[in-house]
Amino acid sequence: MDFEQYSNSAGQQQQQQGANGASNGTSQASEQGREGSPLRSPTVAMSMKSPRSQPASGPNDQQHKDLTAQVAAALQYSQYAAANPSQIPVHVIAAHQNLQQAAGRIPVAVTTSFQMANGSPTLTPTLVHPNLTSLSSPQSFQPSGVIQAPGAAHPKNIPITAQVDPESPEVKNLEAFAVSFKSRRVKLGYTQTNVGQALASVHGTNFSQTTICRFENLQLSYKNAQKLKPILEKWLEEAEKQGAIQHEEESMERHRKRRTTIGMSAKERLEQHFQVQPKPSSSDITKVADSLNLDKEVIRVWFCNRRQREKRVRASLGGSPEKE
DNA sequence: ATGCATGAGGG
DNA sequence: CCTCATGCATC
Repeated sequence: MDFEQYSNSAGQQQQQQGANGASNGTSQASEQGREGSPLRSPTVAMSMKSPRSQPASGPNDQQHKDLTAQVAAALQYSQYAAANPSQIPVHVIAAHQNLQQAAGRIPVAVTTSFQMANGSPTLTPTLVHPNLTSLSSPQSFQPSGVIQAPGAAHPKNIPITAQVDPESPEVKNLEAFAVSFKSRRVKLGYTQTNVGQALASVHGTNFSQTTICRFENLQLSYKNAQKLKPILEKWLEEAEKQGAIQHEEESMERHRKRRTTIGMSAKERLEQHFQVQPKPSSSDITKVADSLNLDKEVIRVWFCNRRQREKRVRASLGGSPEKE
Protein backbone atom coordinates (compact mmCIF):
# COMPACT_ATOMS: atom_id res chain seq x y z
CA MET A 1 0.00 0.00 0.00
CA ASP A 2 0.99 3.56 0.25
CA PHE A 3 3.34 4.97 2.76
CA GLU A 4 2.97 8.18 4.61
CA GLN A 5 5.60 10.72 5.20
CA TYR A 6 4.92 12.12 8.56
CA SER A 7 8.01 14.18 8.38
CA ASN A 8 8.72 17.06 10.63
CA SER A 9 9.98 19.58 8.21
CA ALA A 10 12.45 21.90 9.78
CA GLY A 11 10.91 25.28 10.14
CA GLN A 12 12.69 28.00 8.33
CA GLN A 13 10.55 30.96 7.62
CA GLN A 14 9.24 33.02 10.39
CA GLN A 15 6.54 35.48 9.69
CA GLN A 16 6.11 36.71 13.18
CA GLN A 17 3.74 39.54 13.27
CA GLY A 18 4.98 42.72 14.86
CA ALA A 19 4.91 41.40 18.34
CA ASN A 20 7.45 43.83 19.62
CA GLY A 21 7.60 46.53 17.05
CA ALA A 22 4.41 48.33 16.28
CA SER A 23 5.83 49.28 12.94
CA ASN A 24 4.46 46.22 11.41
CA GLY A 25 0.98 47.54 11.18
CA THR A 26 -0.95 45.76 8.54
CA SER A 27 1.23 42.84 7.60
CA GLN A 28 -0.90 39.78 7.01
CA ALA A 29 0.10 39.83 3.38
CA SER A 30 -0.12 36.13 3.42
CA GLU A 31 -0.60 33.91 0.49
CA GLN A 32 -2.31 30.61 0.71
CA GLY A 33 -1.59 27.57 -1.33
CA ARG A 34 1.16 26.57 0.96
CA GLU A 35 -0.18 23.18 1.22
CA GLY A 36 -1.19 22.32 -2.26
CA SER A 37 -3.70 19.98 -0.79
CA PRO A 38 -5.94 18.55 -3.48
CA LEU A 39 -8.87 18.56 -1.18
CA ARG A 40 -9.14 21.91 0.38
CA SER A 41 -12.75 21.58 1.28
CA PRO A 42 -14.96 18.89 -0.14
CA THR A 43 -17.82 21.17 0.31
CA VAL A 44 -20.25 21.67 -2.44
CA ALA A 45 -21.91 24.90 -1.67
CA MET A 46 -22.75 27.78 -3.96
CA SER A 47 -26.06 28.32 -5.49
CA MET A 48 -27.10 27.05 -8.83
CA LYS A 49 -30.06 28.59 -10.46
CA SER A 50 -31.02 25.97 -12.92
CA PRO A 51 -33.63 26.85 -15.47
CA ARG A 52 -35.83 23.83 -15.42
CA SER A 53 -36.14 24.13 -19.15
CA GLN A 54 -32.62 23.00 -19.75
CA PRO A 55 -32.52 19.80 -21.75
CA ALA A 56 -30.68 16.86 -20.42
CA SER A 57 -27.26 17.42 -21.81
CA GLY A 58 -25.28 15.60 -19.22
CA PRO A 59 -24.13 16.07 -15.66
CA ASN A 60 -21.19 18.27 -16.38
CA ASP A 61 -21.67 20.77 -13.63
CA GLN A 62 -18.73 21.31 -11.42
CA GLN A 63 -20.89 20.74 -8.43
CA HIS A 64 -22.01 17.51 -9.80
CA LYS A 65 -18.44 16.49 -10.26
CA ASP A 66 -17.54 17.52 -6.79
CA LEU A 67 -20.28 15.51 -5.31
CA THR A 68 -19.39 12.61 -7.47
CA ALA A 69 -15.88 12.77 -6.16
CA GLN A 70 -17.19 12.84 -2.67
CA VAL A 71 -19.32 9.86 -3.36
CA ALA A 72 -16.40 8.05 -4.84
CA ALA A 73 -14.44 8.63 -1.69
CA ALA A 74 -17.24 7.40 0.47
CA LEU A 75 -17.75 4.41 -1.70
CA GLN A 76 -14.09 3.64 -1.69
CA TYR A 77 -14.08 3.61 2.02
CA SER A 78 -17.18 1.57 2.34
CA GLN A 79 -15.50 -1.08 0.27
CA TYR A 80 -12.44 -0.90 2.35
CA ALA A 81 -14.59 -1.27 5.40
CA ALA A 82 -16.06 -4.36 3.90
CA ALA A 83 -12.99 -6.09 5.19
CA ASN A 84 -14.12 -5.36 8.69
CA PRO A 85 -17.51 -6.97 9.12
CA SER A 86 -17.86 -5.62 12.60
CA GLN A 87 -18.01 -2.09 11.36
CA ILE A 88 -19.62 -2.09 8.01
CA PRO A 89 -23.03 -1.19 9.24
CA VAL A 90 -22.05 2.00 10.91
CA HIS A 91 -19.83 3.10 8.11
CA VAL A 92 -22.22 2.40 5.37
CA ILE A 93 -25.10 4.03 7.09
CA ALA A 94 -22.97 7.00 7.90
CA ALA A 95 -21.89 7.18 4.30
CA HIS A 96 -25.42 7.27 3.13
CA GLN A 97 -26.31 9.99 5.56
CA ASN A 98 -23.39 12.02 4.49
CA LEU A 99 -24.31 11.67 0.89
CA GLN A 100 -27.80 12.80 1.50
CA GLN A 101 -26.52 15.71 3.44
CA ALA A 102 -24.16 16.66 0.69
CA ALA A 103 -26.91 16.36 -1.83
CA GLY A 104 -29.02 18.67 0.24
CA ARG A 105 -26.72 21.53 -0.59
CA ILE A 106 -27.11 21.34 -4.30
CA PRO A 107 -29.87 20.49 -6.68
CA VAL A 108 -29.10 16.85 -6.91
CA ALA A 109 -30.86 13.86 -5.59
CA VAL A 110 -29.08 10.91 -4.13
CA THR A 111 -30.38 7.45 -4.34
CA THR A 112 -28.43 4.91 -2.46
CA SER A 113 -29.04 1.25 -2.77
CA PHE A 114 -27.73 -1.59 -0.79
CA GLN A 115 -26.48 -4.83 -2.21
CA MET A 116 -25.63 -7.79 -0.09
CA ALA A 117 -23.57 -9.87 -2.41
CA ASN A 118 -21.56 -12.70 -0.97
CA GLY A 119 -21.93 -11.19 2.40
CA SER A 120 -20.15 -8.11 1.13
CA PRO A 121 -22.36 -5.09 1.41
CA THR A 122 -21.91 -2.50 -1.24
CA LEU A 123 -23.07 1.04 -1.22
CA THR A 124 -24.24 2.21 -4.57
CA PRO A 125 -25.11 5.87 -4.63
CA THR A 126 -26.76 7.26 -7.67
CA LEU A 127 -26.78 10.93 -8.42
CA VAL A 128 -29.79 12.31 -10.11
CA HIS A 129 -29.63 15.66 -11.73
CA PRO A 130 -33.05 17.31 -11.54
CA ASN A 131 -32.71 18.52 -15.07
CA LEU A 132 -31.84 15.19 -16.45
CA THR A 133 -34.65 13.08 -15.32
CA SER A 134 -38.21 13.25 -14.29
CA LEU A 135 -36.59 13.18 -10.94
CA SER A 136 -36.69 9.87 -9.30
CA SER A 137 -37.03 11.37 -5.89
CA PRO A 138 -34.44 10.33 -3.37
CA GLN A 139 -35.90 7.23 -1.94
CA SER A 140 -35.38 7.06 1.72
CA PHE A 141 -33.03 4.44 2.98
CA GLN A 142 -34.64 1.53 4.71
CA PRO A 143 -32.25 0.05 7.22
CA SER A 144 -34.27 -3.09 7.27
CA GLY A 145 -32.62 -5.48 9.63
CA VAL A 146 -30.08 -6.36 7.02
CA ILE A 147 -27.63 -3.80 8.19
CA GLN A 148 -27.51 -4.37 11.88
CA ALA A 149 -24.55 -6.62 12.37
CA PRO A 150 -23.95 -8.09 15.82
CA GLY A 151 -20.65 -6.64 16.95
CA ALA A 152 -21.37 -3.22 15.56
CA ALA A 153 -20.88 -0.82 18.37
CA HIS A 154 -22.21 2.44 17.19
CA PRO A 155 -20.69 5.26 19.26
CA LYS A 156 -23.40 7.81 18.89
CA ASN A 157 -25.02 9.50 16.02
CA ILE A 158 -23.50 11.46 13.21
CA PRO A 159 -24.79 14.98 13.39
CA ILE A 160 -22.42 17.19 11.43
CA THR A 161 -25.49 19.31 11.39
CA ALA A 162 -25.02 22.96 10.83
CA GLN A 163 -25.32 25.13 13.88
CA VAL A 164 -26.75 28.34 12.58
CA ASP A 165 -28.55 29.48 9.54
CA PRO A 166 -25.98 31.19 7.34
CA GLU A 167 -28.64 33.66 6.28
CA SER A 168 -29.53 34.54 9.83
CA PRO A 169 -29.41 38.26 10.54
CA GLU A 170 -27.26 37.49 13.51
CA VAL A 171 -24.68 35.87 11.35
CA LYS A 172 -24.83 38.70 8.87
CA ASN A 173 -24.30 41.15 11.66
CA LEU A 174 -21.39 39.17 12.93
CA GLU A 175 -19.77 39.14 9.54
CA ALA A 176 -20.26 42.86 9.15
CA PHE A 177 -18.63 43.51 12.47
CA ALA A 178 -15.73 41.25 11.73
CA VAL A 179 -14.96 43.14 8.56
CA SER A 180 -15.40 46.46 10.24
CA PHE A 181 -13.27 45.42 13.13
CA LYS A 182 -10.33 44.49 10.99
CA SER A 183 -10.51 47.67 9.05
CA ARG A 184 -10.64 49.88 12.09
CA ARG A 185 -7.99 47.88 13.84
CA VAL A 186 -5.60 48.45 11.00
CA LYS A 187 -6.38 52.15 10.96
CA LEU A 188 -5.36 52.34 14.57
CA GLY A 189 -2.10 50.70 13.71
CA TYR A 190 -2.72 47.61 15.74
CA THR A 191 -1.61 44.19 14.70
CA GLN A 192 -3.64 41.19 15.66
CA THR A 193 -1.01 40.46 18.26
CA ASN A 194 -1.28 43.95 19.68
CA VAL A 195 -5.01 43.66 20.00
CA GLY A 196 -4.78 40.35 21.72
CA GLN A 197 -2.49 41.82 24.35
CA ALA A 198 -4.26 45.12 24.68
CA LEU A 199 -7.47 43.27 25.24
CA ALA A 200 -6.41 42.71 28.79
CA SER A 201 -7.43 46.23 29.66
CA VAL A 202 -11.05 45.71 28.86
CA HIS A 203 -11.33 42.04 29.46
CA GLY A 204 -8.80 41.17 32.08
CA THR A 205 -7.00 38.58 30.08
CA ASN A 206 -5.17 38.44 26.80
CA PHE A 207 -5.85 36.60 23.65
CA SER A 208 -3.49 35.31 21.06
CA GLN A 209 -2.92 36.55 17.55
CA THR A 210 -4.55 33.36 16.47
CA THR A 211 -7.80 34.13 18.16
CA ILE A 212 -7.97 37.66 16.82
CA CYS A 213 -7.23 36.36 13.38
CA ARG A 214 -9.89 33.74 13.64
CA PHE A 215 -12.42 36.21 14.79
CA GLU A 216 -11.72 38.53 11.91
CA ASN A 217 -12.14 35.67 9.55
CA LEU A 218 -14.95 34.12 11.48
CA GLN A 219 -13.18 30.85 11.86
CA LEU A 220 -14.65 30.25 15.25
CA SER A 221 -17.80 28.54 16.34
CA TYR A 222 -20.83 30.73 16.22
CA LYS A 223 -21.14 30.83 19.96
CA ASN A 224 -17.51 31.64 20.46
CA ALA A 225 -17.67 34.49 18.00
CA GLN A 226 -20.77 35.88 19.64
CA LYS A 227 -19.01 35.82 22.94
CA LEU A 228 -15.91 37.56 21.66
CA LYS A 229 -17.72 40.23 19.75
CA PRO A 230 -18.72 42.43 22.69
CA ILE A 231 -15.23 42.21 24.10
CA LEU A 232 -13.62 43.29 20.88
CA GLU A 233 -16.26 45.88 20.33
CA LYS A 234 -15.59 47.41 23.69
CA TRP A 235 -11.88 47.45 23.16
CA LEU A 236 -12.23 49.00 19.75
CA GLU A 237 -14.22 51.89 21.09
CA GLU A 238 -11.69 52.55 23.79
CA ALA A 239 -8.82 52.32 21.39
CA GLU A 240 -10.39 54.71 18.92
CA LYS A 241 -10.86 57.16 21.72
CA GLN A 242 -7.22 57.12 22.58
CA GLY A 243 -6.23 57.22 18.99
CA ALA A 244 -3.05 55.25 19.03
CA ILE A 245 -1.49 52.09 20.17
CA GLN A 246 -1.37 51.49 23.87
CA HIS A 247 0.21 48.14 23.95
CA GLU A 248 0.52 46.36 27.18
CA GLU A 249 3.01 44.01 28.57
CA GLU A 250 4.61 41.43 26.48
CA SER A 251 5.69 38.18 27.84
CA MET A 252 7.48 36.01 25.42
CA GLU A 253 7.92 32.69 27.01
CA ARG A 254 6.73 29.71 25.22
CA HIS A 255 7.74 26.25 24.42
CA ARG A 256 5.73 23.33 23.43
CA LYS A 257 5.82 20.07 21.64
CA ARG A 258 6.80 20.16 18.01
CA ARG A 259 3.87 20.12 15.72
CA THR A 260 3.41 16.87 13.90
CA THR A 261 3.16 17.13 10.17
CA ILE A 262 0.69 14.71 8.73
CA GLY A 263 1.52 13.70 5.21
CA MET A 264 -0.80 14.64 2.41
CA SER A 265 -1.69 11.11 1.55
CA ALA A 266 -2.47 10.43 5.16
CA LYS A 267 -4.72 13.46 5.18
CA GLU A 268 -6.59 12.14 2.23
CA ARG A 269 -7.17 8.88 3.98
CA LEU A 270 -8.27 10.63 7.10
CA GLU A 271 -10.61 12.84 5.16
CA GLN A 272 -12.16 9.81 3.58
CA HIS A 273 -12.67 8.22 6.92
CA PHE A 274 -14.19 11.37 8.21
CA GLN A 275 -16.69 11.49 5.41
CA VAL A 276 -18.19 8.21 6.46
CA GLN A 277 -17.37 8.14 10.12
CA PRO A 278 -16.68 11.51 11.73
CA LYS A 279 -16.59 9.96 15.14
CA PRO A 280 -14.54 6.79 14.98
CA SER A 281 -14.35 4.59 18.01
CA SER A 282 -11.18 4.14 19.91
CA SER A 283 -10.46 0.88 18.19
CA ASP A 284 -11.13 2.49 14.85
CA ILE A 285 -8.67 5.19 15.61
CA THR A 286 -6.11 2.63 16.58
CA LYS A 287 -6.53 0.84 13.30
CA VAL A 288 -6.35 3.98 11.26
CA ALA A 289 -3.37 5.22 13.18
CA ASP A 290 -1.64 1.93 12.66
CA SER A 291 -2.31 1.85 8.95
CA LEU A 292 -0.97 5.34 8.59
CA ASN A 293 2.00 4.83 10.84
CA LEU A 294 1.04 7.66 13.06
CA ASP A 295 0.45 7.89 16.76
CA LYS A 296 -3.03 7.08 17.85
CA GLU A 297 -3.16 10.30 19.80
CA VAL A 298 -2.34 12.27 16.70
CA ILE A 299 -5.19 10.65 14.84
CA ARG A 300 -7.58 11.16 17.68
CA VAL A 301 -6.72 14.82 17.84
CA TRP A 302 -7.02 15.10 14.09
CA PHE A 303 -10.60 13.91 14.22
CA CYS A 304 -11.37 16.21 17.10
CA ASN A 305 -10.02 19.15 15.17
CA ARG A 306 -11.72 18.09 12.00
CA ARG A 307 -15.04 17.97 13.79
CA GLN A 308 -14.46 21.37 15.23
CA ARG A 309 -13.69 22.76 11.82
CA GLU A 310 -17.01 21.47 10.68
CA LYS A 311 -18.66 23.71 13.17
CA ARG A 312 -17.05 26.98 12.30
CA VAL A 313 -19.32 29.79 11.29
CA ARG A 314 -17.67 30.19 7.96
CA ALA A 315 -16.60 26.63 7.48
CA SER A 316 -17.71 25.15 4.26
CA LEU A 317 -20.73 27.33 4.00
CA GLY A 318 -21.87 29.47 1.17
CA GLY A 319 -19.33 32.00 2.31
CA SER A 320 -16.98 32.70 -0.52
CA PRO A 321 -13.32 32.32 0.31
CA GLU A 322 -13.33 36.09 0.71
CA LYS A 323 -9.70 36.09 -0.18
CA GLU A 324 -7.71 39.23 -0.13
C1' DA B 1 -3.26 32.25 8.23
C1' DT B 2 -3.76 27.65 9.82
C1' DG B 3 -2.32 22.86 11.58
C1' DC B 4 -1.83 20.14 15.46
C1' DA B 5 -2.09 20.52 20.52
C1' DT B 6 -3.62 21.43 25.35
C1' DG B 7 -6.69 21.65 29.10
C1' DA B 8 -11.09 22.51 31.36
C1' DG B 9 -15.60 20.74 31.85
C1' DG B 10 -19.06 17.13 31.23
C1' DG B 11 -20.37 12.15 31.33
C1' DC C 1 -13.24 9.98 25.62
C1' DC C 2 -15.62 14.00 23.72
C1' DT C 3 -16.54 19.02 22.99
C1' DC C 4 -14.95 23.66 23.06
C1' DA C 5 -12.19 27.63 23.51
C1' DT C 6 -7.62 28.78 22.70
C1' DG C 7 -2.87 29.07 21.34
C1' DC C 8 2.05 27.73 20.12
C1' DA C 9 4.50 26.36 16.17
C1' DT C 10 4.81 26.55 11.50
C1' DC C 11 3.48 27.29 6.76
